[in-house]
Amino acid sequence: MENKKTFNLQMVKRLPLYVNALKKLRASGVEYISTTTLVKEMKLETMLVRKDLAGLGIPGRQKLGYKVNELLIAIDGYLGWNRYGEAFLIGAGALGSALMGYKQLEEYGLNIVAAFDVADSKVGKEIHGKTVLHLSKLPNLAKRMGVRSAILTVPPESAQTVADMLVMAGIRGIWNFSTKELHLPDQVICHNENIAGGLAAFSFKLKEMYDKETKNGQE
Amino acid sequence: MENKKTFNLQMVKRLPLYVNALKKLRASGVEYISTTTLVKEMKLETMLVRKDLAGLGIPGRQKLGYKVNELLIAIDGYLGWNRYGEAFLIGAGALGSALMGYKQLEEYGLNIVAAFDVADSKVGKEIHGKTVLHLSKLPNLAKRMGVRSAILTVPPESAQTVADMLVMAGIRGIWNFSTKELHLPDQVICHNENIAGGLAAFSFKLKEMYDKETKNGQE
DNA sequence: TAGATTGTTAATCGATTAACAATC
DNA sequence: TAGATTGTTAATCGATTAACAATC
Repeated sequence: MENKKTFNLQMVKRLPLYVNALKKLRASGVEYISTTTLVKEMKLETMLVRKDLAGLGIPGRQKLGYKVNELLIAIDGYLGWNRYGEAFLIGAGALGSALMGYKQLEEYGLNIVAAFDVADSKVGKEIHGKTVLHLSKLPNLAKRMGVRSAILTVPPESAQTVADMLVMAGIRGIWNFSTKELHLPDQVICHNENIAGGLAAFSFKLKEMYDKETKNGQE
Repeated sequence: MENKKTFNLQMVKRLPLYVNALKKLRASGVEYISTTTLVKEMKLETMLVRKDLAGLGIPGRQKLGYKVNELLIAIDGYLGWNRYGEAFLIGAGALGSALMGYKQLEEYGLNIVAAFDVADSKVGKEIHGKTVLHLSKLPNLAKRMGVRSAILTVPPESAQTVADMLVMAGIRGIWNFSTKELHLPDQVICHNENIAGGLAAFSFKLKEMYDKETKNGQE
């Protein structure tokens, strides 16, 4: 039996867009949705959407479309949401606090069960209804609660040290918001969120636009 | 004269990684850096780095490598940093507040000059040293200050309405953190930051890892 | 039936990797 | 000189788009 190749990270990143649209549709009582009408909300081709949905293994019906609720369940299953949804957050700075207050994370199945920091100014403080604990308490708590995912929002200098400690504490997945690339053992997965990269892309597009205009103006 | 195709959005997103490493090197007095030593910090191939640097138009010297300072200047120029660096932020919720306190944005040349919201609970409040203004004041201020970039961190429901208003106020670039795809006129650029997509990718990797383990355990 | 829509296979496009020539 | 490193061209890989067959 071959592993038929089904992963496509770009597709995975699009799934939340579908979830948003589908939830809204479900809330307004729509039962079936065709790709033709679904894409009106987003800048995607019907073809791409169909391919993505095919990847989920959910069939549509000609003329009718796809069953909204079935799709939502399939996406949840495909992403493993509501299964590994408990995570620790390390680094209660600006970004960390934001994620603690970011309601949509919970909606997408990720629940921050505790936050940690080392700075005296932060430990003990309450942020968005959760008390920040000292990082030294993490290993015990991880064992007791069985938490195996972590969100890393510490400054780049301490990212690797903290990551090493997380691995020792049995953490198996790190969502890394620090700008530092982490060195991790094979059995631990990591996903880097590169916000600086996003800013670079934004800046570049801006520059391109202004440059083009200047050029056109001169001709 | 042809436009020789030089854009590669993936490459653009990698540039901040180089900036980080290069700034650290410059601070410690290093003048020349080879790709071989540069990649030790990150999980990239020397080949890819060389290609990226070639895209900047900066030549290296065999045996020696690239001039650290020259590269930093070239990247700044390539991204247009320090040129279009003033931006408004709209939506002083959790994520918006975080970006206001995110020091690295300034380091990368983006300066949030004012923040806006419509909620009474937020207008007038001071966040990270800046007072939140009522959204209705944006158009005038944009004109007076000549600000043409905006960071959008409002809830999805209001994203399009606010975006329309921004366009009317002369905003030419939107860094969109709302999960909503925006419909904008051609002369306005937009870059979507899809954090939910990042979470999906993280979840997917986690699930894949656990699934693989379970399967191996059963064999 | 005709039209709309799914779903699959092939073609294209873009980005990365490999190979290797150039050179200090 | 030999070795290290840049830089370019070709090959590969992955993702998207196009074409079109299947079908309700």
